Amino acid sequence: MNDSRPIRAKSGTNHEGTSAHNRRVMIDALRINGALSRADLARATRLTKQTVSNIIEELERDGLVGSRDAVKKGRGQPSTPYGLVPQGAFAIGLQIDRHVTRAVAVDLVGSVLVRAEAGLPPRGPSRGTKVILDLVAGVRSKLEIIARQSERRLVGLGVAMPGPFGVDGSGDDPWMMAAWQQFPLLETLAAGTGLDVGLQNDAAAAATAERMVGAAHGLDHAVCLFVGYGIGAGLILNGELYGGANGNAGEIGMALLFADGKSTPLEHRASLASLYEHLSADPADPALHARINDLALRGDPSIQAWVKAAAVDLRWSIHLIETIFDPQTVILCGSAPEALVNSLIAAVGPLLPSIAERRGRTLPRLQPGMADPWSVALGAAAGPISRAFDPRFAAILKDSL
Amino acid sequence: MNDSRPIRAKSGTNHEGTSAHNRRVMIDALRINGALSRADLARATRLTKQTVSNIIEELERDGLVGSRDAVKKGRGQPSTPYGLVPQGAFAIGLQIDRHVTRAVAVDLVGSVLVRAEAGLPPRGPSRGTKVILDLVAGVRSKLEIIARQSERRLVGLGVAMPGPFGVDGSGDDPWMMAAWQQFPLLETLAAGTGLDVGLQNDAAAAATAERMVGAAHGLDHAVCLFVGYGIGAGLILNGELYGGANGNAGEIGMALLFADGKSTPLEHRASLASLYEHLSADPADPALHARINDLALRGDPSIQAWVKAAAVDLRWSIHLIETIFDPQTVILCGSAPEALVNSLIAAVGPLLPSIAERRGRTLPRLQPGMADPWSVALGAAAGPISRAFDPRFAAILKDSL
DNA sequence: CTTATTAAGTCAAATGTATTGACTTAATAG
DNA sequence: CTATTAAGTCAATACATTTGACTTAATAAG
Repeated sequence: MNDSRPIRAKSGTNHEGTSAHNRRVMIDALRINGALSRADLARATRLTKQTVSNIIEELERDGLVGSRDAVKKGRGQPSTPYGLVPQGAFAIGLQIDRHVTRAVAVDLVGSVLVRAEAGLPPRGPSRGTKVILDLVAGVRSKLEIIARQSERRLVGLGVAMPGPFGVDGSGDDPWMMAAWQQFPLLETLAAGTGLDVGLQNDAAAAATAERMVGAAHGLDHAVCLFVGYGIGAGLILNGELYGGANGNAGEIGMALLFADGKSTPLEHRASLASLYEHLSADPADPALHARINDLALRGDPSIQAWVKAAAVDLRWSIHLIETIFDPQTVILCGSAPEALVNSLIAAVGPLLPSIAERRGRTLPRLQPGMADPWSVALGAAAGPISRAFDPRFAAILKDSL
Repeated sequence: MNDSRPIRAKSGTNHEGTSAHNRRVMIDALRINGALSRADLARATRLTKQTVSNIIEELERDGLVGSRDAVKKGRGQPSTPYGLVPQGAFAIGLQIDRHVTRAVAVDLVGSVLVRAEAGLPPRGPSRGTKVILDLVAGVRSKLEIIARQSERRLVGLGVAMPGPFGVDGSGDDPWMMAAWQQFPLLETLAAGTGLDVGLQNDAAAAATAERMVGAAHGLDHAVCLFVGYGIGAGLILNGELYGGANGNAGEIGMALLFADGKSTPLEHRASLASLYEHLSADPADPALHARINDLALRGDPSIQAWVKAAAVDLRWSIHLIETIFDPQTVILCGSAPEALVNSLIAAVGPLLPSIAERRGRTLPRLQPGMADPWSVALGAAAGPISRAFDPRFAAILKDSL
């Protein structure tokens, strides 16, 4: 009679969950609106003045918020706005790419304080791990010099690398990512740094960055179409990054397209990888990024031809994203050179008709996002900040400890 | 200096939010696992035995749960399992389709107690409203006869109709849905019934039904691919139905496919609408559903040809859904005749390779869901039940009242 | 210049829920 | 028959928000 099938249930909550949520809501409000008075916060969050006062006092003790100069606006006692203190928290972001790894340190408001980059030796984790740990250690010590006490306020290490994760077969990038997939990376990094470690794919990281400091700031429904070596979509749904059942949601670049009687993944047609092939360029060449940016700026015909072809696929991808997600806006971003992304954005219009064409739109259907080799590392770093401070359902639950 | 730009913030929560969440978690646990003892509930929800006792007592007072026979399992005091009481709550679901409207009454566990159907006169809401209100009134009075006191326990009226909602242009179905889109339907129904009214598109409704009583029961990440007159995807993400920024998420049928030099929406190629056209059948013919079911069962060659062609597009849709959402499973369901859906499921395999191919899968990539003309109405009714009793982020917030 | 009004923010007590730890009940194992 | 184990209750406590009165500090109006 021992039927010990596991009982599945969501976790309950208690006072601490309530309090944690309210703290996060407060921080979120300050992040979206800038400095606000306690009275404003009370109105916006529907909490009482007293509760807001208590929480603000606590956040101030914790060094997360600080008061600004009082403002007199009309009758009544002048209000004292409170704003986020950038030095209230820090996080390290780590991008692991095919030939290179980048680490950044960011603060509570998402400003990048330290950057560092290193080449990744071939043969994957066996030698790469040391390079990465050294890189992170270097960033941490530089951060500690710039921002005293930052070690104490480090909320985590966010890692971003190309997905998908945990999928059968090695995928289509034999260079090295498959080796990293096998390796217990998160455990190794956690052990090597003593930090909480989280993982995202690079498109998700880009979306996390856009939400903290970019075009998706303050939006609850946005999709970032990320053009890098591959193509992915970072999904902001209900104000949170959506990862799917296994963290692989948004791997749109692996979508198979059928044309001319054969099937091809989207990212073989419109990603940087496809451009490199089109140009017969060596992806490992460190000067390539700048050269492509240059060519794109000058209107190089070979680049233009690729842009024109890629724009067709991206236009369709945007249409599909709008149709499936019904977001407030789509953001086109990438680790591709900025001039190239700008060319793509210019070439991708006019957009295809979709359900996004509705009365009373306030945001453009398509917005440019970051196009910067560092944006993925920034997003990686934004991950732990978001997990620690943004309002989310999981944060009220008792097992989120 | 009067900068009265609105302040945007998420809502805070308080003790009642906590309590509401814990009640919902309790109900959810009983729905997923069947009857459980207080001790089991305490372990599963991570609440204390005492808290669970308090909440169970309250839920029992409210008539939502009831005790079952004590079970002796090993040492210790026998446990008393508590389970949901079906008569604890009721909801009415209303499907508004092109030529027909259906209403059902369901109870807390999603059993259909009453069904009623009526033809919809042409010219849209002007005359249709009365038909609908009469239909709902009829269902309510029949329900009251079957289940005494049900009126008092009616949590709402859920409406399902084809989307998309609020989009420019009339869409591609001139028959009548455009007229319904203009009309203040929800307000009219709320006024005419005195009930809380909610709206979903039909694919979302189907997903809601699958989650309450079907293949998505207990799943937090599932996508229902719904084949009806049109095609849509009902998205269960993080345990909640996802509607997007405007309730139009999942309108995958409107995705444009490019082939043979022209673009065609998916649902012009693979929906019932396309089958009707293929057969030169009149969609308004009430006998059509049964006839198609019959033909499909008998292996009619014309049907088989359509199935074969549609399966290609559906196979690709499933691949796309897996690639973009990374769900635990995809469910193929529809208002199409059951035999037809079964043919489609048979013809759609083998599935395309995707990130869904991973080590340690427990659920099939594709599962059959409901294929029943009443499933949308059932899902419509499941909507209010879910909103009232399922755990969700919005339910803890102060503005969810 | 004085007073009324308005709004921000504080204080202390009250309220609502979950928690704690001791206790009771009731079964099985040995 | 007794020890052990587990379910469930009781009473007191802890925690976070709420309530309503109060204080502070500004502008508007006469």
